Amino acid sequence: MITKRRGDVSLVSVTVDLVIFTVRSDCLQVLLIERGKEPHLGSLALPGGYVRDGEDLDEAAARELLEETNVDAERLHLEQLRTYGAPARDPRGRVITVAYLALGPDLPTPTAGTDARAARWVPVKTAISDETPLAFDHKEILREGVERARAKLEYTTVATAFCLEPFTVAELRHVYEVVWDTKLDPSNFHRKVTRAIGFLVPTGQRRVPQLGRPAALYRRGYATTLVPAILRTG
Amino acid sequence: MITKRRGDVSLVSVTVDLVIFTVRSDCLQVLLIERGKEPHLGSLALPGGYVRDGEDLDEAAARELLEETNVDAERLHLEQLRTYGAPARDPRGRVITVAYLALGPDLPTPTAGTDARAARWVPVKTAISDETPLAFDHKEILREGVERARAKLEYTTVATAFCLEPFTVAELRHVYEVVWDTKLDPSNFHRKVTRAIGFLVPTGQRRVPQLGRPAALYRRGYATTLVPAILRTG
DNA sequence: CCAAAAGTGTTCCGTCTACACCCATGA
DNA sequence: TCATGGGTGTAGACGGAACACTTTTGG
Repeated sequence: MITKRRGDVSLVSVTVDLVIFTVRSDCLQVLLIERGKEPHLGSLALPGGYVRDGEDLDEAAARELLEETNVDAERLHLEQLRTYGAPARDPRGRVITVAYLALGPDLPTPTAGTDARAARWVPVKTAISDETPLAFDHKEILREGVERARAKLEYTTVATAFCLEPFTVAELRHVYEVVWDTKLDPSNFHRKVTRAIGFLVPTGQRRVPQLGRPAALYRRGYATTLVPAILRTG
Repeated sequence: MITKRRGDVSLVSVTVDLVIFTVRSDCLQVLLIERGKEPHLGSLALPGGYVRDGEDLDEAAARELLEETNVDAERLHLEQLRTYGAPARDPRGRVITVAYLALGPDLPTPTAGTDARAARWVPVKTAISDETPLAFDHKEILREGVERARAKLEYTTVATAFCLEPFTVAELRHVYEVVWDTKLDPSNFHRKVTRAIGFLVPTGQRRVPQLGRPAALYRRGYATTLVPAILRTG
C-alpha cells in the first residue's frame, strides 16, 4: 500500500462514484462505463472520478455527472448515498469513495460525454446479477443504490425526477411499477398522488395518447416528503 | 491549503466523527469533547479521529467509540451517517470526515476513556442551539444525526439500543417520548410494540417498580425493521 | 359501436386514536 | 383501602384495497 503522510496522519485519495438511474424501455437502468485502464481494465464500473482540490463532495459529484451524462445536475435528483473505505478496495492504494445516487428521466445517449470512455445503460437486473462482474466494490454500491431508490419512492416525491415535465399520472405510475417491479392499481394510484398535497401541479393541459382518453399533464410540486406515504405492499 | 499529491491525484486526510446519543435524565444527550488543541482549542466538538492505515471506516468508528466511551461497539448501534468534505471545513488543510451515528443506553461516565480529553454529556437541545458553538461543521453534523435518529425510531427497532436489557415497555416508551419530545398514549404504545413481530422478546420476568403494578421485562428481538411503523403524529 | 386508457364512486376491511376500564402491587 | 402505573377492551375515525362504473378519445 502506497500511503503518504502529512505529519503523523495518513493521506488517502478520495473519489466520487455515481449510481445513475433512469427508467428506459420499461426497466430501471443504470449507467455503467467500460474501464479504459487498469485496474479492472475492460470491466464494467460505476462512473466516477477523483475529487479535486478546493471542490466540495457534492460539487465533484455534479461535475462527474455532467461529464458522464452531459446533463446539468440541476435537472436531476442527486444525493449522497454512502462512503466506502475498505483498505483493500482499490489495489492502487488507499482510496475511499463517496457514492452518490442520481435519478433522472430517460437521458440523451451518455456517450456524448467529454470522457472518451464507453458509457452505456444497463438494466439493473443484469448489472446486479452475479453473471455481471463489476469493478472494485461497485456491485455492493449499486445494490445499496437500488435499495435506497426503492425506499425513497415510498415516502418522498423523488419519483418525479424520473419524469420529463410535463408528465401524466400514468407515466409516474409506470416509474413506480418499474422501480418496484410490481403492478399498481391505476385508480387507487391516481387518487393517492393527486391528493398528496404539493406532489403534483396541474398544468391544465392534456396529452392525447395513441389510444384512450387524454390524460391531464402535471409538473413537480414543492413537496419533498410524501404524506401519506405510498407503501409497497408485500 | 497544504495538499500533497500522488501522481496527479490530490491527497486528503480522512477522519471519523461520532454523534453518540443516549437517553439520560429524561432527555436526549450527546457526547461532546472539549478540544485540547488547535484549531478550535477549548470549544466543544464531536469526538472523532483520523482513520488509520489499513483500517476500514466502520472499524475506525468502532475504535473511536471505544476510546471515547470505553464501551464496546458490539453493545451499541453504530451506523454511517454522512460524509462531509467542504474544502475549507478544517483550517489545517483538506480533511474530509465520515460521520457516524451511535445509540446506546445510559453509559458509564465517558471520562474514563483512554484519551485525556474532557468528554461530557450535553443535552441535545443545548448542543443544537445557537448559543452553543461547536467546532468545524459539527453543528450541522449533529443536526443531521438528530434528524436521522428521530426518523429511524419510526420504521426500525433501533430504539431498543437506548435500553439496557432487560427493559420494560414503559422504558422503551420513555425513549420514544424523549427522542421525539412528545407524549405517547401508554396503552396504544404497549399494543404497537408488543404486536410488532420480532421487536420484543418476553423474558418471562417482571420488575416490581416503586409504585404500581409490576411490568413485564423484554429483550431485543431479531427484527430490524418495524412493521407496522410507529409514526409520529403531527 | 367498440376498445382502451383516464378518472370517480363505493364497499369492505384493517389500523390508529381516544378513552373507559380492569389488574397488580406497595403503603 | 387507596394511589399508581401496567395492561386490555372497545367504539369511532381514517385510510387503503378491490373493483364496478363512467368518461373521453381513436378506429
